[in-house]
Amino acid sequence: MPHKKEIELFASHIRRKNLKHTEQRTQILKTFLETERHLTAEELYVSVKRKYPSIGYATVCRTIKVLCECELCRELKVEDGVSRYEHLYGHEHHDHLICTSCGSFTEIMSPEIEKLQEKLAAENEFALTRHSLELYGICKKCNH
Amino acid sequence: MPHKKEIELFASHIRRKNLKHTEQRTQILKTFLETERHLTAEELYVSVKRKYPSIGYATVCRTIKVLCECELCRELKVEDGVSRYEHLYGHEHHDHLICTSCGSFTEIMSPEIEKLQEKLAAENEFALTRHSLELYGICKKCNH
DNA sequence: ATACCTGCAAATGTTTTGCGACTAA
DNA sequence: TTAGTCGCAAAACATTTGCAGGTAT
Repeated sequence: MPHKKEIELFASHIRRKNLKHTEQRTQILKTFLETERHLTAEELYVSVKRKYPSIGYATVCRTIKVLCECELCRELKVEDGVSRYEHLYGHEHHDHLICTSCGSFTEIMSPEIEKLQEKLAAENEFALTRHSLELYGICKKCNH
Repeated sequence: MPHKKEIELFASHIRRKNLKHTEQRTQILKTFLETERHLTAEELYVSVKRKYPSIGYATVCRTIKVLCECELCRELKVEDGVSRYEHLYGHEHHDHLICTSCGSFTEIMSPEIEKLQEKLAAENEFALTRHSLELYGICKKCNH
């Protein structure tokens, strides 16, 4: 059974928060886990709707919130103003290369940059809680 | 005369693009140049309206676009989804510390981080055009 | 039984656009 | 004269919310 841990995490969050285990939530979680990362709420909605046509967009948005609360999902805000959602559980922190031609997201990570960010924050006596780093440009594929 | 260069830059952009030199644009430019940085369109609108009550919000938004085109202004997209605008002319590239308590923006710059970003992009054969780095947390003042 | 949940439509909040009147060049 | 501009109201767009009916526990 794929995503066993994630499904258990979701179930225990549901229990802990006195929420209800509904077919809609199950379908949204399943589709989210099965799908490539960095999708928009709209994309997830369309995807779920294929298997569960009665689903409403609002339910998808509300369930994404629950997924974020239990740390299965992370919201990314990028420059087009549309939120994207990616898997968080079991994934190391990372930033992104975002191709402005094909819209692809590539995960990147630099421990040196992380350290330098902390140094900058410390120099400004700033209590860092999180950061957002995106590099925009043209990806390898689009550059042929 | 303050902001002489900026006003000339704006005027020459106006000429080059066959736009017109209107009182509204003059007022918006003036207020933008005189005001602390990182304001929203709404804040700039309110500010201009004080001296020029007939101004419309749409005109402010349209003029901000022109300011960005002639590189007097840079648009920042941050996590609250509201665009902020800052002075660009004569300002070195920088990133921001953003206080989630008081909303203040502090400019930061690290040549090492810039270099590492270029290195990351190169490693991924990614043609970097720009980036966005914001550090969120609590600023010195708010942390008393 | 009773919280909680759902889908829908309406509201929200920001930014953009269509339009008829107006104005700079 | 005429292309470009203005202010207004409406549209756009993603996301959120109110609500009445439905469902899990």
